[in-house]
Formats: sequence, structure tokens, C-alpha cells
Amino acid sequence: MDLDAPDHPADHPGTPVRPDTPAGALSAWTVVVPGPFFGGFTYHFDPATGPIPAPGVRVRVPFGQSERVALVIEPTSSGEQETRPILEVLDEAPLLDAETLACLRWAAAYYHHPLGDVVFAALPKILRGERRLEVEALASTPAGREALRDGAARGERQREALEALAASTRPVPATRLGPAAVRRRLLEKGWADATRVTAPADWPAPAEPGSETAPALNAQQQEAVEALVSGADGFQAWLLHGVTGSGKTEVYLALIERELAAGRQVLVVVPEISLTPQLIDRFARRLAVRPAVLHSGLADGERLAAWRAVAAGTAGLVIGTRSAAFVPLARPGLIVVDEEHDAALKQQEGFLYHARDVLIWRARQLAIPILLGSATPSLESLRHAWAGRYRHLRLNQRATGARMPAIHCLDVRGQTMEAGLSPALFRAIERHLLDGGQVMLYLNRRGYAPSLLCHACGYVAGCPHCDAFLTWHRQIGRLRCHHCGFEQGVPADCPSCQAPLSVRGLGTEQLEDVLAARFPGFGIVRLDRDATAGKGVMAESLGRIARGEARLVVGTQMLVKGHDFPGVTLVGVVNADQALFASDFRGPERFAQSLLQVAGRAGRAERPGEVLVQTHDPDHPVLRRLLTEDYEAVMAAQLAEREQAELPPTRFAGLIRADAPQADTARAFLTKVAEELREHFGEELSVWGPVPAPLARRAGRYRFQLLLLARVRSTLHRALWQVDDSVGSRRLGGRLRWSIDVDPIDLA
DNA sequence: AGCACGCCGACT
DNA sequence: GTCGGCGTGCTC
Repeated sequence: MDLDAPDHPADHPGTPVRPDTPAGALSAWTVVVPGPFFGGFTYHFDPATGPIPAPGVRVRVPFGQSERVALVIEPTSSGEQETRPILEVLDEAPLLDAETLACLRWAAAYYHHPLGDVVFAALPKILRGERRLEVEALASTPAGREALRDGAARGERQREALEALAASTRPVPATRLGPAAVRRRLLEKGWADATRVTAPADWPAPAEPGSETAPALNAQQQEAVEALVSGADGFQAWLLHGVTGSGKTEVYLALIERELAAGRQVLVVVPEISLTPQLIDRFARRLAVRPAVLHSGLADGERLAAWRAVAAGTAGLVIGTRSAAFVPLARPGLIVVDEEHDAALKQQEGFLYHARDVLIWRARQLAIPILLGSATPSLESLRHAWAGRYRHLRLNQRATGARMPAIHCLDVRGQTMEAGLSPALFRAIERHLLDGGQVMLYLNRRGYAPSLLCHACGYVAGCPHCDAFLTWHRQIGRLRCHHCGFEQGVPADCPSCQAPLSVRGLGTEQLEDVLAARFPGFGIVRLDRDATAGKGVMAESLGRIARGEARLVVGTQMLVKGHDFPGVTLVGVVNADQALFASDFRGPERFAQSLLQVAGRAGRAERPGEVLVQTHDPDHPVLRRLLTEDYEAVMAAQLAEREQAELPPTRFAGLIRADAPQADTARAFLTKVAEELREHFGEELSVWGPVPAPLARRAGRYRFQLLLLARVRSTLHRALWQVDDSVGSRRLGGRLRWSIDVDPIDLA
């Protein structure tokens, strides 16, 4: 496989042709284009046209009736197939190196997604088109070199520029040669020629070196760092299981500092954009580097600059969200995946990859260590750690010495509830507020009330496009579907019997109203997607909490992630039953994770925290184990249950989804697929379904799914390839859409 | 995915 | 009489 960059045209001004490639000979190349094509396409290239392509460069090719930008994968023998010509090579150096390409090929195969889509998704948007990475450059002429020798160039700036040109064997980007006026002078006097070269992937140094010194690590942190340093030669996956507040980030920092000092790059992947600013600030304060940042919130140009700086190796540290898992690394040393249990690391649309799993593959390929960090590791990772495949590092003390919060159950059976809050919880809130503490209430449901109901006839306001209730958003005075975005006004009374409608259930808006009325003067902030939608609103709300202007905080899942609230002494989990009785098999695991994460927000400072969990089932085994034992015990029990039920991670799962405007279209399609699979694979493969998806009708489409479970990973993949083949050769009518999800996160 | 070709309704 | 609706088929 040819991995070299094509020669630079300036190095061979006469004939830019490789000696081993006779002029006029046609070389054949496999290329990919975005689109639903599982294989690549073969094109030929006439070396007489210019420098020949290489894997990882973009080319322009004729495709059907039009032209496309394609990416070269590898050279190939053209075979007996008739090929069309590559029209133009767009890059002088590959955009993707061999390792990144290999990773993308693996990921496309593993997740059963077309390679072209995978490859182009890995490029910054600007590079998905024909845009070239070129800037104006100058090369010195014989006259220029002479002028430098005999002192004809008298201007200091001009002399400096000529010296820079003379010192370089390649043309120098114009921006590095002083002011535009100086450049123009050199060209006018014939001392330099203008050409174009690939834009340099510069990355600026930080304005000031890291100002903050590292705090002394405690014994556990020190042990973890030492274990990693001494054991991290070549590939090794490490699970850093550290309770909230145990200082995992300090462990990362110590390791990152070492890698950077050794001249190696570190890639840090986090589940969400909202977590990046904090991490960047912290890294920038401590390390004398400017981290390159890669996430979807960046302007295209910024993203391109950061991506190139990482690929070129000019940026040493990169922090990004899941798509950063595919960035090329010029001199990789360490990969860190923070909050490795977080479902946001799995893409939920289109190319359904899991960033953590991709990175484990990459680390192995790169022969470098990978560190997975979490206060609540996924069952998948814990299982590997227990089996010794990952090395297990535990931090079970808080770095500050603060105690872990005490978690207690509030049995709400038979209690008189007001807005979902029991008298005991109200008393606790009052006590903490009067003691000067802050109180945080966690309720994973936004809006005012999840449903509007007619007590007379049973009518419930539902979405016309989905099998879901409309949520009443009182502040905007609308009913809204949280699944498709449908909105309507609030009916004055029941549309079918004209009786008055009543509110059912509890959302964060209502909780905020009730608490504001009950505890006036304490200041309240609501943190959910609706309340923090505007620009800067989130920061403002967090500021009010930090300054103690708001003593009550109400919020959804948002509370669980990242932000610390040091003044919070009481955390109330308003409705634990919602998660405990979730239909998904990962419900209990997720419940334990969010409970510990939200509990970890409390009592970080001197005051010990208290966590109260409202439930109708205080004897629920997961809850009981969480209160009396620890997280690993809960997860060990979960693993036993999964083994018993033959579910992941003890089985390998693939989900085939189908949806169509007519329910029968989707169901019949999956029934056919299921029949074929059962016939071919028998006992080797469990085929569950087809069953209606958890939200059976969404946005006007009927959704069904088929779950495949295998004891052996390769069986699952053989089955999925068979589905690809058999479906690919069949024509699908009825506007059917279908997709494969390997290692599905939830079955919804 | 895009973009063609291909047969059936309301417009200059 | 055509402009255009999206169903179906193809892309080295």
C-alpha cells in the first residue's frame, strides 16, 4: 500500500512523475463517496495528468451523471471492470493517515455503516467539498538569491524575507514573510515567484503559561498515576473508577503533563459540549499548552484549524466530543475517555458508533494506553476490569477529604403529596434552607405537567403524530410533544365532552412554581432544556447558584452532568420510581448511575451532604443494595441478572429498526428478515421480535424493531452481513427506512 | 444520498 | 398542450 504523500510539484518542476510509474500508465484506485454504498468504487488515474493520488487524499471523480468529491482508500488492480478516470487530485498530502483510515474502515464494518459516509463524517465540514488547503506562497528566484548575496536588498524587512526564502527548500507561505507590502516588493523586483502551497497547520501557543500549580495528590491518586506510568507501555486499557469529587481530573492532568513533556499528544474525549469549557479552563490554567478543541458548537473554520493542528501534530492536547474519536493523531501518546459510562458517547443517529469503543480499538492499533474514567463505570467496562482485561484503578475517597453524602429513602406510600413532594421532603428542604444550605431537586421531566386529562370522559391530550402525551408548558402557554416537536395551544376544555381538563403528573416548571410559593425569598433557579435555551442563560443561572442568590435549584438530567454546586447540602430525587421501573433492561444501571452522579453534586465543601430519594418501593433490590452496599455490588448483581436473562454485556446485541408510514410495511419487512435469520442461524442466534418500538408511532411513522443476540460476536456480524446482503438485493417499497444498531444503548 | 427517467393532474 | 408530482433505479 502506498502511504507516501505525492511529491510536491515544486520539488520536480519539470516532470512531476514518479520514476516507477511510466507516463501514460493507468493506475487504479479504490475510492469512496458519501452515500449508501458499502463497497468502494474503482477509478483509474493517468500519471501524465500530475502527481498520482495516495490513500487519504481527496479526488474529483465522475459519478453517474455528475461529479463528486471522493476520498482515495487504496491502490487496487482494476480487474476486468471498466473504470472511469479520476479527474483531479485535490490534496497534495493525505488528509487522513493510514491508522485513521484503518480505524474508519474497521468502524464502518463493525457498525455496518457505509464507508463513504463514515470517512466523510470524519473530515471537518469544509474539507467535505472541493475546498483546497492552499495559501499563497513565495519561492526565491536566482535574482533574489543574488540580491541577497550582493546586498542589493537594502530594506531590512526585505532582506529578512529573502533570507527566510533562501533557507527553505520549499516555497514559504506568504503570511510568514512579514507585511503584505514587503511581499509585493519582492515579487515586483523579480526576487521571488508566487506559487501556492498547503496552508500551514499552525497552532498558537497560549497567551500565558499555565499559572496554577498542581495540588499535592493524595495517596490513591498518586498510586493511580504511578500504576499508569509504570504499566503503560504499549496498549493497555485502564478503568479509573473514582467517586465524585475524588479528583480524577488531577490524575488525568498528571498523566497529560508527562505525555506532553515527552513530546506526545493526548486526546481527551468527553460526552458533551457543556463539559468542555470547564475542562479546557482547567487544563489551560495548569498546562503550558493551548488545547485544541473539537466539538459541534465550533464555527467551521475554527474546527478545521483545530483538526489540522492535531493531525499535523502542532497541537499537543486535544479535547473533544465523540466525533473527535476519529481525528488523526500525528504523535499519539495517550487517550482519555471521561465519563465513559455516558450514553452520549454513542451516536444516536445515522452512523451509530460508540466513541469509547472506537477509541479502545484505536489505542490498541496505536499501541498506546487508554484511560476510561467515571464515578459510575458502565457495566461493560466493569466487567472487563473484573475479568482483568482492563486494569482497575479505584479512587474511593474524596480529594478534599469531604465525606460522601448519606443517601436515604423516603417511602412515600400513603403520604399526602403536594406537587410530587412528601411532607418529609418539604421538612428537609425547610431545614436545609434555614441552616443556610442550598437545596437541589432532581426531576427528569421538563414542562409543567406531562399530561392534560379529562376527568369526565378520559380524554388525554396526545400527539397527533406520535404515541405520546403532549406536555403542558405553562410559561409559553402551549402543549408540546417532546418526541417530534409538535406544538398546539392549550384547549380551554375537553375537546370531546367540553368538561374542564385537569393536570396530571409533575414537571420541573410546576415544581419550580410550587417551591417558589412555598419558600419565597430564597431564590430559585430551574435548569432544564427549556429554561436554559437562550445564549448565556445557563452561565447566568449557574452564576446565581454559585453566588448563593438562588438557594433552590430544580432541574432535569442537566443537573447530573459536570457542574459542581459546592453549597448544596440537600439533594432530593423527586421520583426514583420513574427510572427504577423503566422498561429498558439498562434501567437499573442507569438509575444507579444518575442517583450517584446527582448525589455527588452535594456536600463537596465542609458541610456533609444529604440525599433523599422518594420512592413507592423502598425495598427495591437495586435501591437497597445502593444504600447498604456500594456501586460495584449493585453492578455485580446486575451482571448476574443480565447473564440470567441472556442480555448484554453477556451477549452481543444488534438491533434492526424499521419504520414506515404504514405499520404493516415495517412489520412485514422485519418478519421476513427474522424468518431468514432464524432459518440460517438456528440456536446460534436469538431473534426477538419484530416488536413495536417503545414509541411505536413517532412523527407519523410506525416503528418496529428486531433484536439479535449472540454468544459469539462473529455470529452477530455474520447475521448482520446477511441482512445487508439480502435486503440490498431486494427492492423496498412503501417508503420503508431501516437501520442496524450494533451494541444498542437502549432498545427505544 | 443525489440525480436521472418515467408516467398522471392543474396551469400559461 | 406542458410544468411538475414523487416512484423507481443506478452510480466504478
